[in-house]
Amino acid sequence: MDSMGIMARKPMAADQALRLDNQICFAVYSTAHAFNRVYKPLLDRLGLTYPQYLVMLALWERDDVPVKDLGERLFLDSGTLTPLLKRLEAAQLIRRTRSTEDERVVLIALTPQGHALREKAKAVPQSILAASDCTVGELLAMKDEIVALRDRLNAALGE
Amino acid sequence: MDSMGIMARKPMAADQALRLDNQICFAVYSTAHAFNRVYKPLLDRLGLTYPQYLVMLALWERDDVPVKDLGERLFLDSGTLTPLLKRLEAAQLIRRTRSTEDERVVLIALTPQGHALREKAKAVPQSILAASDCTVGELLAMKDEIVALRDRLNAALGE
DNA sequence: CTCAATTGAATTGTGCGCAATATAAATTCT
DNA sequence: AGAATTTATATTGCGCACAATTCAATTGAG
Repeated sequence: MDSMGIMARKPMAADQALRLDNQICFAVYSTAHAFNRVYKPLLDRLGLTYPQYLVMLALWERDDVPVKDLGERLFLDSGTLTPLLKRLEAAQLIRRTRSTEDERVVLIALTPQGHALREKAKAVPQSILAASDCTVGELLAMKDEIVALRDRLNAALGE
Repeated sequence: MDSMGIMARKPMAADQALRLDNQICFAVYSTAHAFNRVYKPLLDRLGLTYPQYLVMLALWERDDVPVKDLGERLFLDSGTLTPLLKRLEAAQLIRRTRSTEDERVVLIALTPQGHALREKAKAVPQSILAASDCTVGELLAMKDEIVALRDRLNAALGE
């Protein structure tokens, strides 16, 4: 339909914008899967899936927290977290208890095994760093850019 | 590179490395979800999910291709693609036919409706660009960095 | 030419991710 | 206090992702 001329001012022709290779979202999407595949053999040894590992990371920083709290830190809702947390409970890594102050709240706390797993997990970031073939500095810089993008996307959702 | 000397490669303390906020993988993971949420209302109008949209992007560039071919372009396997493609077929956007030369191969071709949908999809990248609140140049630069990271991760898997 | 190995898809089972809905507890508003 | 609203979690249903397995078609070695 549209040929040249009027399109000259546009930042990118629509045809180009639809190319798979030009999509930053596909880059992010496929990189997330690549991370998942690199993590898998490492996390198998801990008996965790990648999302479960993220939950454990969050809990190692602060536990005895409501599900809601975890959800906000991880950008996940109860539909995802409830079954995941039940599996972590079945694996004896966490305990789920109703708060006595507010009976709607379920507090998530680490068990001794859950705390202990942290020591085994300490080796994981090293292996990921090696697989990424980047320096810590490069990764941290890229992380900051990506987080800034994520936060702008999330801000756009709120409007 | 490495003008900062040996410090640039010094690994960070294991405690720091386990912090959720320091994980580039979490940045990528949570950004992928943020993209998904931004795309959802746009793709709902096309009747597509985000992975289905990626498949259509790939097919708009080149169709009449084996499932295997699509899988390599999208980094997905038949376990993911087979049911997804059946849904696209049910939606009349593609046709799945066995190759006559090699009966193992299923060729994926766009229907007229599948081709036509491309026009409606042209508006999507603009909306994403707006939500990202970045310039095209910034996004393309970031994309290249992320793709380079993805390719190094995938290379590490092959070893 | 035969039979073992390989290849391309499909199938099965598990675990996210999220929308929509449900439910019960807490809060707010008359 | 009682009703309406809000809040925190749980449930259901659908669609990915991916490992593991199956199966038929093709290729390759002897």
